[in-house]
Amino acid sequence: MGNRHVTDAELAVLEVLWDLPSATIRRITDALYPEAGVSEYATVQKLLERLEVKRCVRRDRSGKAHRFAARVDRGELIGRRLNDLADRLCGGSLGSLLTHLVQPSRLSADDRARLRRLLAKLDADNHGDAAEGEGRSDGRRA
Amino acid sequence: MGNRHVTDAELAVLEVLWDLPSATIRRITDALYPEAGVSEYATVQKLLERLEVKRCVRRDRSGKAHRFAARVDRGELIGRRLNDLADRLCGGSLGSLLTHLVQPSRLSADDRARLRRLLAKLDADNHGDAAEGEGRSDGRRA
DNA sequence: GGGCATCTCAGACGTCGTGTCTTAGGACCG
DNA sequence: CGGTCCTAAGACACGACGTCTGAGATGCCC
Repeated sequence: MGNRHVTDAELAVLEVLWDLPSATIRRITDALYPEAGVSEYATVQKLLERLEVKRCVRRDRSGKAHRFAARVDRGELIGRRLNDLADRLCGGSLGSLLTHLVQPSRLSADDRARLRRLLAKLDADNHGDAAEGEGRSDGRRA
Repeated sequence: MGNRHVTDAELAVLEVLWDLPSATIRRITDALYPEAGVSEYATVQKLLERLEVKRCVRRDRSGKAHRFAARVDRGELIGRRLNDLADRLCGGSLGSLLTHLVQPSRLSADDRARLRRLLAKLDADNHGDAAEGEGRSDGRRA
């Protein structure tokens, strides 16, 4: 529960955070709205509040102005969405997703080459066994 | 434009349609709600109406009871979502999506094997060159 | 101290998407 | 005629999203 979808506006905030080790609301607001007023500030504040609930940012309350830092990187976000997609449309199988993604006219030769390289490295790393590598990052519960 | 997101309830309707060449509202409603009343019927009706707007079903108005047929298959739906995802999170690059999808602990050895086979076939079909291999099976534009 | 700026916190909106449901009206069939 | 089945139009509640306002605490500077 609570693992809800990250919104466009929230994503914009995250993008800023991905470029900074940590930042105050003001900093983020300035980055997002060059002509920021009181309301924009509050908007970013609310966005950060919701992102915190969604476990996407960490809030440091020690100073007067709280400092925020991203708690998920782009890759993890993508992973969540991909899982969601697989759950809804592919019976939960990431593999089936791949099947649909890897199709003529969808991937360039470059993409295919990249994919092949990725795959090779993957197999090299833990070659041979097929065990589910569960248990790290991403603690999704049913 | 107007190519909006397909909803969970709408997806359920589509799933039924994917098993049938075409069907009436009643047929779909019966499949979806075993104990269907008037309101469920109307719900399915509304869902189909919205699916038609989204160009996901075709409606045949010739008979008294309209007949509906799926206009997109599961693969195409997945493709749309994948493109969406890539647009929002990967600057539009499907390839980058792959990069994040193909990761340890995300794909089983089986998945990897399947992927490799897929890739091989793809390269075999139009091997060597890097041009966009348009023209078969799936007429997706853009 | 008084005034000002800055921050947090709580919550109110308005809007839109979604799923559900009601009602009115037309066609058909016994 | 009286049911039964269909379409069409739209009302409705609910929740998510983005925005914005106001109150209250705290620090800083003259």
